[in-house]
Amino acid sequence: MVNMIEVIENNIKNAIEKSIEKAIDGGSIQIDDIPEIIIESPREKEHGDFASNIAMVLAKKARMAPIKIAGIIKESLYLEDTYIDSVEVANPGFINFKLKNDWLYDTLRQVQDKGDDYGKVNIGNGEKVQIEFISANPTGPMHIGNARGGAIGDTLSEVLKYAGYNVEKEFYVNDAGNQIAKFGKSLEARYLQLFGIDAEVPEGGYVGEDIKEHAENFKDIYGDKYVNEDEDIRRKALTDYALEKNIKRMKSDLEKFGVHFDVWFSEKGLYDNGDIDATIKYFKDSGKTYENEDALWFKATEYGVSKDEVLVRTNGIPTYFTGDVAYHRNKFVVRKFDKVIDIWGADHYGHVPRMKASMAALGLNPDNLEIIIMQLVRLIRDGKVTRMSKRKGQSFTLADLVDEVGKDAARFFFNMRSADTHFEFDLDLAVAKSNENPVYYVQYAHARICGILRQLAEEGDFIPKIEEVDFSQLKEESEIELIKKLAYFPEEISQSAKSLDPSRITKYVLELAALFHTFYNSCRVKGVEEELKKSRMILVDSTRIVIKNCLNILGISAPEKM
RNA sequence: GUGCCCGUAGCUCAGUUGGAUAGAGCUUUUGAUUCCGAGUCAAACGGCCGCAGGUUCGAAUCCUGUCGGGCACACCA
Repeated sequence: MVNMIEVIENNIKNAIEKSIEKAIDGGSIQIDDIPEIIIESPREKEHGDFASNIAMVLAKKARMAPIKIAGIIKESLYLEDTYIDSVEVANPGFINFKLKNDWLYDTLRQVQDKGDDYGKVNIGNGEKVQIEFISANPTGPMHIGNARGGAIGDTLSEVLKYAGYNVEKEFYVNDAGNQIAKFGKSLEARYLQLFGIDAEVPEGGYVGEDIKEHAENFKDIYGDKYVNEDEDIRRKALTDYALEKNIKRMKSDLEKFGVHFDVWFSEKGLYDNGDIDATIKYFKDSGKTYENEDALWFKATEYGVSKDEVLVRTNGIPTYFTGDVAYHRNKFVVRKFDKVIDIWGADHYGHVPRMKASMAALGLNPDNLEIIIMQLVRLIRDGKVTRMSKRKGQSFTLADLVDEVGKDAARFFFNMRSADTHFEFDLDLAVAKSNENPVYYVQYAHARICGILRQLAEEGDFIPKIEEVDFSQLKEESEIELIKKLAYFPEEISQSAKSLDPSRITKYVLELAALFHTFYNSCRVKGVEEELKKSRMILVDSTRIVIKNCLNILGISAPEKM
């Protein structure tokens, strides 16, 4: 649970703050209060390891030239017992800090000491977080958009666990409501058609091949038993049968994709256990509703939403919105999650403000509901955009994707870009040129390290004990840059968790792998002087650990041989 | 019409939440292995950060406007 970067930044912040206080007391700087001190790591190496712009920020308030303020701060900086080696002032007023290499050597000690746990930070404090994603309709197979949601959701969950949250992953099964009714009617039509009965799939129903298959399989089991049954009974039998099959299929497809849910939550269950009625009653009792044309409306406009929302239709059936409000009430009120994260496709964007409004109406803090809107995936095949329509049954499914490009490549790909970017998945590229996929670049780095260590072990050279290593041997630029990157891993987890953006980890591990390859080409591990070899073995092994931790978070295998 | 996302090298995208000379990968060109895994590395080429204003010491980043692409605005989910 140590974040070296955070420790150093706080050290520098404190030193600067004390220095400024001293300057204020001494009258050399005249300001009322000290603003937040920001420490950054400069792009240019000549600018040191860390830098602060505080002098420029203070310039106006203090009515002094920034360069002069920087000089004053530098003069009374207290640097004992820190990693700071030297301080320089640069135009127009930056204060640049150069560190002793000890901070890097201590980083290696930490990586070795923590192993699988290196990178873990505690910003979550064990807070109970629920993350809900995919939640695809169980009326057909999952499509490629669901795959993106799955990869992002699953990886974000792991990031949050690393960041100290108590995470529960959930899939909301829409097994009730209008779509299911249409699903049942579509199945019924296909079933009756098998007996030569002139039945039509309803307007807006499901016309995919999978519906026909369900009907045929159903017929194989039950024959004509349901042909002359009451239609409600017939539809229910067909729906129950097909839903079970579909959900089973989704679970096994997700298993192959490496996504595992802690809870599969049934929408129907909300009707059965009274949560829906309780929610409607709560809204009614608290005066948040009115009736219009026999429908029950929620006064969403009182919460800043542009229009009111229907809770119960004229036909007496609650809307999807009502179900979702009851569902979220269940998350917060019944199951007591501190924080809830939903990952939705951009086509659900319009749903966000009314959900937030309903949380407020329930007396809950809308800020505890975080909604990640994921831009839709466009599928490119033969250089053309292919449209996906689940109802027409012609979509490229999640299962197809895993079969064609593999779990590792698919998960890596989806996590290369943040959720809010439009994403084009070029199948031809991913399939035909899968060897060029960056996932191999990272996995290769891992396998390469394992290869080196394997060979050394065969020659009797094992990873040395930390106490026996003289880290000051490590001073080549490629070594320093690599260790620096390792030092940033916990900070990367922290940033990734705070911004709810798992793609940072993918970008990080790519850069880490690149730095390793650079190191490999300029420095040797085998065949160099003993002390240097020992310290490089630690460096290489530490790199292996961090790459592996990243790949674990991403849900991607870390092969020892390729 | 209203709201949201995107616009950065020929292509795909980063850009540490306002910092110093805007970076990778692919493509093209050139080079590197008697030695730990060449699925690798090094270098070169490549830019009006969509456009126009504004905010300030400082803008790809924030604000306003504008153009282009995508998505959403149901008694659907």
